[in-house]
Amino acid sequence: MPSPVTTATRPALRQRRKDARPHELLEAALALFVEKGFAATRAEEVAQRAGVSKGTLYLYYASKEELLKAVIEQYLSVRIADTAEEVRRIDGPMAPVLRDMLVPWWQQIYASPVSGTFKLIIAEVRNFPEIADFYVREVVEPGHELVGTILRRGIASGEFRAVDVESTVHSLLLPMVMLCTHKHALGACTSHAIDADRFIADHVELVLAGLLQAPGRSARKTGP
Amino acid sequence: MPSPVTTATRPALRQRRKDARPHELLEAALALFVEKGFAATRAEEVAQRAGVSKGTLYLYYASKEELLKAVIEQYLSVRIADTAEEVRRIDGPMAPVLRDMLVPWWQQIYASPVSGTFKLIIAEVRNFPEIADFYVREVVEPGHELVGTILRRGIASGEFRAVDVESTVHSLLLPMVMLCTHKHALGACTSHAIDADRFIADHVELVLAGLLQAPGRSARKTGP
DNA sequence: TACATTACTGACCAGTCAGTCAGTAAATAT
DNA sequence: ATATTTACTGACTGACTGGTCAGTAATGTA
Repeated sequence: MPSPVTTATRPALRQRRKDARPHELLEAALALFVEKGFAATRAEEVAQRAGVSKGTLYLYYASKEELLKAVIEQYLSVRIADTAEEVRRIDGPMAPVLRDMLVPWWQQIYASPVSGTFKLIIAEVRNFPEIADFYVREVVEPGHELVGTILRRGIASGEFRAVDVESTVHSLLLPMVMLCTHKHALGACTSHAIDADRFIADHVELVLAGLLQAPGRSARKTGP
Repeated sequence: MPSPVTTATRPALRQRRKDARPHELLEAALALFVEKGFAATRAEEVAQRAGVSKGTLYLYYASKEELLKAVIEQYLSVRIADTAEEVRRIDGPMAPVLRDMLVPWWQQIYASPVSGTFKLIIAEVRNFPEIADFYVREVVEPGHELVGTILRRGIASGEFRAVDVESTVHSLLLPMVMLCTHKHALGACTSHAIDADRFIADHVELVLAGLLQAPGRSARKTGP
């Protein structure tokens, strides 16, 4: 990706960059909505951060609410599409799948701006019910289905104990979502940071330790 | 002392109930701030829900922001004080402590309005840094200290494996916080609800399965 | 160069809301 | 009863902001 906004290099010059505007506006909107909340973010701030005037913002998005929806769709739809692909290729024992796919996936999400969408959705779903539908259909259900399938296959093959799948899906995913949320909430205020990469790996390992059958326990992947 | 006539029974009557106002205002404010967000909640709504006029609200709280701070202090300080008491009486093996104390504690929190404070803090800390300090000092640190101590004692006695304490504290607490947050976010929008009581118990059990030493097996260390 | 097109601007408007305060009425004192 | 105190009210205001649109300037075309 090229450097985001060219206002730094040619600040006072008025430019026509129709193609770049939507992306820049969404990026600015995500950052500000996550930082200040939707209601507390002024439309003009978003425009300014994207290097355009308020009028231009409304040229691309019909209202502030449409902008919010566009932000969420953009940042989540892209990510979901990418992941749905990888999922189908899963095969073999399930523990390495969790360790080698789930862990880096969440580490990547955490590091990227996408991690902010969770806080945004948490804060705003109740004000925008259509977003709830979209989010459940596009994110929650595919995500649960994916992890649930992994767990069910592990249980069926005898690799995992016969735990409650629904609860265990939550045990795996809720901390990840909370971690991302934390990054943009308390984590942005205090110096006392969580070592996210380590926690993600440790947490999956801990859950695996609780999942794996005691007798035929598979070794960790960290080399022979 | 005025007779305890509720607004429900005699709604149109103007009453003087100085003692009851603060509590009623905080209760109304918590509900609305959690539901709609701080910025999107009008001061008059809070007053109306508490059964008073806007002027009365400002008689008790100097500003909307002061009201927010009062809500958080009220609902968290009370809870923290109660818990700090119980903590000191812990003794014996640690697994029953997690099972019999942590589980019902979170089940109670989840069921009560206090569960809403997490969403509120997540959404608003970045706009009100003083709240971050307060929350870290009064809630995050005592909570971590408590669970961390439990884990360290379990590890020291050989009851638990030598896991990374910091990560495991997060593994235990983040899902609980996320669960409470979810209740007031997506959970309030979709019919697809989480069985919270069951999940809380199952999750602690799953973590315990990962923590407890299997008889005749040496402890595995996680981390570098 | 002159003309046409359109991405972009920012002053403006209409609506909203936090916070105020002069006034009202419930309780209390005399 | 009457006076005094004070909890309470709600119309009002000043400031702010979502959204508009007439105008401006960059680009394309001949």
